[in-house]
Amino acid sequence: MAEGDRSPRERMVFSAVQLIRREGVTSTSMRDVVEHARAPRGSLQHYFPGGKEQLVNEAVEWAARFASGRIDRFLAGMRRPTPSKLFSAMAGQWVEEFESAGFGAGCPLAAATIDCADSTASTRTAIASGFACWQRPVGQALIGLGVPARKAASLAVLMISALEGAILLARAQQDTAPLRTVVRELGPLLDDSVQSGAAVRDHVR
Amino acid sequence: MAEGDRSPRERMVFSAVQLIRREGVTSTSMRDVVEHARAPRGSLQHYFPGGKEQLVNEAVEWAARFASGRIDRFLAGMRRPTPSKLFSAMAGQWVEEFESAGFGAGCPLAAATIDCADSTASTRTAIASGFACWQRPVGQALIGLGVPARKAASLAVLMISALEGAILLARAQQDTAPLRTVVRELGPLLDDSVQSGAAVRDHVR
DNA sequence: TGTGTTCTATGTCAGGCGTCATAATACTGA
DNA sequence: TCAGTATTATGACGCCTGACATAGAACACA
Repeated sequence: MAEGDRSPRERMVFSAVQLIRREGVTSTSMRDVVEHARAPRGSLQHYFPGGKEQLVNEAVEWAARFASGRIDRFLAGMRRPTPSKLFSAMAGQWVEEFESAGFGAGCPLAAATIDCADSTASTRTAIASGFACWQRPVGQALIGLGVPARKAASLAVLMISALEGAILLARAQQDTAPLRTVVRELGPLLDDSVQSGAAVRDHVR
Repeated sequence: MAEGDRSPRERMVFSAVQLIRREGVTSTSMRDVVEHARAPRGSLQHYFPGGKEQLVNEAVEWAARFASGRIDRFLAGMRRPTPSKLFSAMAGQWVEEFESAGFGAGCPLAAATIDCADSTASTRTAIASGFACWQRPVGQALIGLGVPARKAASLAVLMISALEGAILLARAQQDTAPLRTVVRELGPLLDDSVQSGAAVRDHVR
């Protein structure tokens, strides 16, 4: 999260992410971004000739890459990774942030979806790519943990859906309980999917 | 959904919900609401002296009551209700809307959370009450279907979280697949929770 | 019929927005 | 040193927003 050595352009994209997370896309003005990034205002039209739309799209892509990159880091930090532990780590990141920094900021992809899905086609496309870019490593991780390939993609969608929804609930009621709840309730389901085919048949009988 | 016999005031709240669902709170202007509701502009300050904040808060409350009221209607329309069927109905409502009306509109509670959670305290409170008002009948329904009371509230949170997240994903990628996926993957978990204590012990061994 | 209240109509205001135009400055390579 | 490019600085424009002021119309009720 060091920011001293980033270029003004990078800082502006990063600042856009931060502001969008808090206030949404529409309430985040170009001037706010410039000020938050301590960047020169004239650089806006220079680096983002496509205007706010371009800046927002790049912020979405940045956020998606960030979320996607965290997945492998979560796995690398575990001695005995399991699907439920991965999900717990994903949600835990949000619990930590909410507890240490408050409930002001949510997921930038969610914010962009709410504010742009129906108005800005290019942004909607960027968000779709972003979610896909996030879902891919989750699914791959599940496969690596023993989840059948057929099931992995579906469980990745479930994990991301539950996480996004829990983030919304947590922010609304300013309580991390929803995040803990979905982790607790979903954990067994995720780990059960690791069972071999024979075990699954035994369970179903 | 008939609207011919509603008062201008009701129409304005309803229109606010519709517009917030599509563009978010910030992009929805008072003038847009008035025009959409075919209501006189002067009525705004008359019925909503609290300004936009009041209008948005009432829209949130309206939407929450609507979502909460649908739960009982879903149950009433089933001959052999189960938790998974209830969840399927909740998600199915969104699948139908997306397929018939496109992916333009999402959940107004989610939109209000994104746009107002960090900026407008009274709206955030209204959203929190709204989610609670929605979660309550879901939990009660689960209890009525045989889910242990201890577990019902947690599963209600999980259902709403997964649904909200799936709505986001569906809008972003303009595909109802995420909704179908969470229903398919979560269904067994929900119905398993109906099992009696003995059956649960057998399963765990 | 009169009178007070509820509702509607319309104009105005200050402020913020994204975008553009224009110019000054900094940097790079010959 | 010089030219050409990259970057920054600053002002302006038209538009939209929420809020307000003021007056008029519609209505209920005595």
